[in-house]
Amino acid sequence: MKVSIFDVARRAGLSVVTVSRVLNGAASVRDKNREKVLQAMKELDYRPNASARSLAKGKTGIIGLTLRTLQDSFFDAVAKEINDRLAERGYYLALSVSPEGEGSPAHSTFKEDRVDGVLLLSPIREDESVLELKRRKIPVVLLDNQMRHSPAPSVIVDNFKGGFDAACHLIGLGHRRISHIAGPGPFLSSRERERGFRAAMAEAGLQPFSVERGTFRISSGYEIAERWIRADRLPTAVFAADDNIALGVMDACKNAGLRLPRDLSVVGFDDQPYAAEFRPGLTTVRQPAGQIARHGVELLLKRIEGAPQRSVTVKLEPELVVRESAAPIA
Amino acid sequence: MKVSIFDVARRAGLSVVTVSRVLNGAASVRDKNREKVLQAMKELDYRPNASARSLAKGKTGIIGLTLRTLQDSFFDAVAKEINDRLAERGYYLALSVSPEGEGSPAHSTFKEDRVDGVLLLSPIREDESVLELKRRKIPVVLLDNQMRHSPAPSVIVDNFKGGFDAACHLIGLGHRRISHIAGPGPFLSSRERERGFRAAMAEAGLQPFSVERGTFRISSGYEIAERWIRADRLPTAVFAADDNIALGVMDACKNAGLRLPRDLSVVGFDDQPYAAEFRPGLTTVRQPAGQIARHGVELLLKRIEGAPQRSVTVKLEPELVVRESAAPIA
DNA sequence: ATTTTTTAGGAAAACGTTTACTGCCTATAT
DNA sequence: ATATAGGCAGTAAACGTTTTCCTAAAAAAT
Repeated sequence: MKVSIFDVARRAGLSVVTVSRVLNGAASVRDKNREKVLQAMKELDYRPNASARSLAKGKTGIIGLTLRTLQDSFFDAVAKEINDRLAERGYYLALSVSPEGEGSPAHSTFKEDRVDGVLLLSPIREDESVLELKRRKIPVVLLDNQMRHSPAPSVIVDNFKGGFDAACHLIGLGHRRISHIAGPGPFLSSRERERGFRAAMAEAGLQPFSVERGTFRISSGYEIAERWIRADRLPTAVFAADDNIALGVMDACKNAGLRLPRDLSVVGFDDQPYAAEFRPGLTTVRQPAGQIARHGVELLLKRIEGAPQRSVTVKLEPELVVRESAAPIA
Repeated sequence: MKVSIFDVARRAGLSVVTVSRVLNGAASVRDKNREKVLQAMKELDYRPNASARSLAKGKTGIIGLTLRTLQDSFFDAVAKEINDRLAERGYYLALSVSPEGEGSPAHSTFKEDRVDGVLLLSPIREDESVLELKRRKIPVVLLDNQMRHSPAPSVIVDNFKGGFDAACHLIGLGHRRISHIAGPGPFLSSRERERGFRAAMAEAGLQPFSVERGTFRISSGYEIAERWIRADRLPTAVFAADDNIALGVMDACKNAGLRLPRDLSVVGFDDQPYAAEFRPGLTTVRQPAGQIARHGVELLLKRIEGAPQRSVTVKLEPELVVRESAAPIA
């Protein structure tokens, strides 16, 4: 029942080798024969067997991607783009979603040697799995690496510049009392955004009105803003380390009867899809998800297919997306 | 370099068959020999080759899951749960995210016969891919099927009951002027939720204050609520076909200076993770994502491993999650 | 026309497992 | 003690491709 390459060969009146050749787009097949083979394939509705192929080639054509969660739309966007880029190049993507620490990449799909290479998205620390991958000589590329040093080729985002630009935008709008709500400490991106913010302020000769530390959650921003309101100690503008925090801040303000952006200007980070949907639309720093994915795939495939070139780091620039949540000071 | 089953066999002083047997947990291996094999594996850091395995067994151990997007947290939750359940049973999950219509499951991972079975999440119509899968005798199970009829075993949610319960909740709080914002027509779930809503209203002897039709987006809810406010024709309560719509409605109200839930009670549908994070916390109908995943996996694996039993449909009940966004009428 | 080069296609040997099938050896029953 | 069954382990044949030679034919050069 299962139609194999032999059946196709027989039908086409040629050998399996020839069939294999047209399958792999190899040259040296007469046009007429190629036609015959294609015809036979179509007639028999032939599908090459992936396992057999992988076995013979010694490659699976599968790339693993590990990430902590898909709930995050930045991760989601990166994953989607990676998937598309890989598809273009004839590879498949295998996801491994796991909360980091416990069995990340060594986990699930990557246990047997099912993958030709692995992409690690936002790894926080060099856990056991990275080591194992390296030991087993499986090519790895780090995306949005959150570690100080990089144990492998990486694609990173210039979070410093993102924070810097965000602050500049607010300063440029005439604000002087500007606060920052930073993200969790373990994330390099949090620390860099904060550093960028501080640098811009310093450059303008300003002191931060305040700097808080939150988690990347709506409720976190809400609580901090609520505290500000209760204490009647509100800045005129705030730069939040991510869109969730920003949205939480705005929600608290709305509930307190404040008008946005009149009473408070807000800038976020990430450009989550719903950042544009609440009103006023959130001004935010967009992460170049597409570029991260493209560069990551490029780097990894080069490593897999070509020479094991030196460990590189690609740094990408985020982009300020101006909407309505940050306005000139009243 | 690559260590194969032969190397293990040699080291253990046994034949490859024996090694294979302990690999597959087959009985009939003397404990002492099993030990030897395990020891040899460990010493050589042996990893079985997945491709060879699949080829020999005629099974890949991979299950495909197609969905339209991962941005949706319901889909995301289902996907995650499926992944875990499959892992428990020794299977791997391959995602295929594509906007439906164009190359869904036939697409990407499922082109060659790489999968042992496929799960279709929220399919809207019986597109070409379902047909192809059936033609190729690849087991399929539909999750949250959105079609009137079901071309394969399905796991569905009782959306009628969800809508019914939501309406009852509002009625029970004393509301009489209750509106509904329905989702897009093509979704069976939209239509069922609306039907449930209407049934509950009718049973209470009430007319819907109004029924609108929106899309599953925040901005959609926002615009509708804004229109209500401008026209000064606000219900006292609204049941939205999903959380996004509900959140949009609430956002518009907040911006208009209304107090929630005093001025408007809102009930959503889905229980998206951020439904609980904005204030007031959204009262909503939770989809049993975990159960859907579990039943789906169960059904599919039974079909793959066991007898091709009759086409079944499992119907699951959603659950009303009460938070603060719906309150007794003032 | 003959020799040399290029091109196209085939035979056979991988690739690393699993799965019959066979036979030995050791208990158990007679 | 002998026949019998049953548990264990091994040999060989799949599984469906690709790849490495190698040869025949065709094209180019002499």
